[in-house]
Amino acid sequence: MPELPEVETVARLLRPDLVGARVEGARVSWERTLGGMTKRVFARRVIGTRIVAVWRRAKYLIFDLERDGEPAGCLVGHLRMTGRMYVGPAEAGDERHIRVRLDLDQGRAFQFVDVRKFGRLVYADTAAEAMPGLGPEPLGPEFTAAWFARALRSRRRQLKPLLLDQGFVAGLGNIYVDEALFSAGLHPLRRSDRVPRAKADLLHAAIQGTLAEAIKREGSSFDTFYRTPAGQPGSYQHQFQVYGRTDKPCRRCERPIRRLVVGQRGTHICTRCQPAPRASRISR
DNA sequence: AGCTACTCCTGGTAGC
DNA sequence: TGCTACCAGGAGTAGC
Repeated sequence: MPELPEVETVARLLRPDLVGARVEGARVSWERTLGGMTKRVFARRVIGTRIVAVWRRAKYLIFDLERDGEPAGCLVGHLRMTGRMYVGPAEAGDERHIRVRLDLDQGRAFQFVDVRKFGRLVYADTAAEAMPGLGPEPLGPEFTAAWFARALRSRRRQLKPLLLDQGFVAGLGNIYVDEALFSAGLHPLRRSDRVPRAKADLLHAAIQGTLAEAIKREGSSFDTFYRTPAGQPGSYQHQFQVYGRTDKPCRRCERPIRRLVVGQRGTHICTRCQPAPRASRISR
């Protein structure tokens, strides 16, 4: 499922194709993708605009629009689990599950494909109004080790649900949280205010290191869903230490990786490298 | 404040 | 083979 590294990859690869493109048509085959706007209104808002910027915030993709050289709102997209975006020739399109299609100039089309229909492509006047309150970017300047240590202490939550909370830190998802927690040797059920400073620093570095490396490898593809806009799979899945490795030996200590459920999410840990907190010996 | 459960969706798969 | 039941999960929401 696309998380920050995958969305960053999509933004980077879409940018050269989309910036400067003129929107000449809009076809919506699953209206809920628009987040409440009717397809008629959506089409009226976007047709005749030009895309002037493509950027990412957390797991959102934002396309800034202009009409006659004046700002004209933006499109805010979220891939959720199975969304894909790419630009291709207008006539090439027997792809299933196309939810929104924008006809562009020069005979090209932007397609938003999404098997499970959870993804969104929303028109908004400003990006902020289409995104909820988000925490800092984990690769941005606000996300310092000192800030992170303080933020962990100020909450009393289990680490995994806290790191998945986009209002705390924006952009992490199930995969990279599991990987970062393993890398720092922290159990997902550890309470955030009980993490010692040295461990908080390790986790901070693990989050940044994991994300940066995953961006270099254009994200992770382990099923048929995530592909870059160029149609290629990412390659970070080969670096996974714990995610999806249930029963396989820990790469550090050989003990089989265990799968547990934390906050309704599949969670992968090494019970030796990530010792359970004293209060809750959930996993033996 | 922080937790759990439920909802939205479909394709793949386990079980019979 | 063909059927059903169940599972994955990001994020929003409701209820405790």
